[in-house]
Amino acid sequence: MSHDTAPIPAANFIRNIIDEQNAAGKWNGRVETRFPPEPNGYLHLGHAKSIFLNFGLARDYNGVCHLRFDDTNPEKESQEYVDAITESVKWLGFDWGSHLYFASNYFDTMYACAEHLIQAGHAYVDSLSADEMRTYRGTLTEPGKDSPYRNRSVEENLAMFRSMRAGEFADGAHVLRAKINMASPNINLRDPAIYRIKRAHHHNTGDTWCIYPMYTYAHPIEDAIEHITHSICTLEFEDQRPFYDWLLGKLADGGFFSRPVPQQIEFARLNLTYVVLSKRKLIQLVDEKHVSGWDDPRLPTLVGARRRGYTAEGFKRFTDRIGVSKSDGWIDYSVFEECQRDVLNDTALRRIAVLDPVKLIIDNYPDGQSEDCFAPNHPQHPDLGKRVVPLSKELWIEREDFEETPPKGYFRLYPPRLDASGVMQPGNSVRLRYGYVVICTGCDKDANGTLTAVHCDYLPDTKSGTPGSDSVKVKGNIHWVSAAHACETEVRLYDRLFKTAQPGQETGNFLDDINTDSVRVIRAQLEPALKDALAEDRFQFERHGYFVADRVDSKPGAPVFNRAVTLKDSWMKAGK
RNA sequence: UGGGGAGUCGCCAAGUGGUAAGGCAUCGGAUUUUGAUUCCGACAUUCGUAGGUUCGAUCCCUACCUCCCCAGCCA
Repeated sequence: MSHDTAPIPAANFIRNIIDEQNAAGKWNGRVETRFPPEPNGYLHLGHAKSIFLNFGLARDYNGVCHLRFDDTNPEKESQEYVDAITESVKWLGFDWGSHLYFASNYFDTMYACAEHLIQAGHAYVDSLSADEMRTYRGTLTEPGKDSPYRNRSVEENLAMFRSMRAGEFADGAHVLRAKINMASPNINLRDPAIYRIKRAHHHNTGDTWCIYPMYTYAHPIEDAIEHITHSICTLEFEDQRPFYDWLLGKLADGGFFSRPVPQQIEFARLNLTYVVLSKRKLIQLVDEKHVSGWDDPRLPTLVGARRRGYTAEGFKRFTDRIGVSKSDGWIDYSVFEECQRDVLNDTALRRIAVLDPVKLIIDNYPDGQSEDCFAPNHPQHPDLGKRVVPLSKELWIEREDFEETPPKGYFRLYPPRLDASGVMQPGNSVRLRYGYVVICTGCDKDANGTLTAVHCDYLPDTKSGTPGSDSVKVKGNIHWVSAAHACETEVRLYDRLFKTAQPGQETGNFLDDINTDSVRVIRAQLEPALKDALAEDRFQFERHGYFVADRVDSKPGAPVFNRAVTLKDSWMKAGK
């Protein structure tokens, strides 16, 4: 695991529960959790919170965390999702060892438990239609009524349930229900359905079964079979807990499981601004081709995040930062980005890339000459060494590093100009990072008035790394690449997929808030060292942000870069 | 207004009878060959509201307010 060096985690209510139980000896110090996705879609940032919670608890308490596929509804599930989920959890840095499980492998036990429930008078076969069942269930304010089939004999229930399993009834003809209380103020206790007839091919059990257990019923049993101590889920399952306890209580009474049985604990799911995390919406974005696929770098899926260049370590930092509680709030997407910056800043090698190139011509530099400059791979880690960047007469610089009429406070390149009293002042001086100080002398424009080149002179005694090179003080430092040595490649500049914090909140349709400018594909001029970048290599492009060589489209010697996140920019931010 | 949850700084989040941790953001200032990073400093007399109990309440009691979840043969 790559997160072993974690500091002592902050207190949260779940840790408090565990600590108290440990003190009381409830589980003999054992902590066993599970991450139980349904393989019906790709994992996203919300799942990451749950993954770090469950695996993190196991790690910190010397326990284990299972990866369990909750595959009780064959219609929606597939092996494709199983594979993608498995890979994403690994990518986040977690190892479940031998604890990989499928709920569908417990179908026999679940079935046996159901027969026991019938025999003990705690379950019955109901023959109401789905519509009728809804009517009988009552409403939030009115109690439900007993189904006319509620008092079938044990013998009849058992026979019918066995016939259900044997495939003697049509889909939907009957369901098995827990017999609890149709008048319960908690609707989940009004005889919930626990088995339905459904002829569907299951990715794991094939056509062995034509009846499948419901989540409500299956999940507690899965937990009990695996000796889970703390079954952690999100808040919307809170009302389900009484049934969880009821079921496991009955099954423990029946000798199926020993006490203490697993305990369900609920926490607040992640709400993140500027993204959608609902499976339905994610599927829609993919199906309707608003994005290129599940791994589109703009998607909050884990596969998308990976392609985007985000790091697993950044996810850890994020989950640590947002904490765990029962109050549901909104986390701003910038918090996530900041966490990614934190780790990328520390780990990414620095490189130079000019994203919006314009020529800078050093008029007093000899034609045809070039020389080596040396740039540190990381300013805070000198041990990472330096690389060579060649300099010559014609360079590429950023278009925005020159302003013919600079705004107040601008300290990059601008040409000579008249001051307030009509006196001609020289152009501005800046340092070419790792090279010379240059002074701006003018610029060329085409017939449309578009800038085509910037001119300057260099100061030969100011080369970085030479004695006295810093005798000339300048405020601005701009990056550059030698035009003759540059390598041109595709770079994708990603922005948020949605332009509002809570997509769809205003109009009711999240698609209305899609940012139509969420990706810009450009040709950039990169320093030569970048040509050999390998897929998934991450760099800081100086003064721009963090970029990754796309793991799908990069070829040896021909990387394609994705921007993960920009650098903070207090100049732009000040509205300049 | 049936049931279940939650309300502590702009955003997260500890604390739960002894007088409000921390992080993020923000704002100052220092360092800086990234307008980045780093550093240093500031940042809740107040804990949804109103009462009550107490020497003392964010913490206990009462009432109220706001928000979230539940009426799938989904998970």
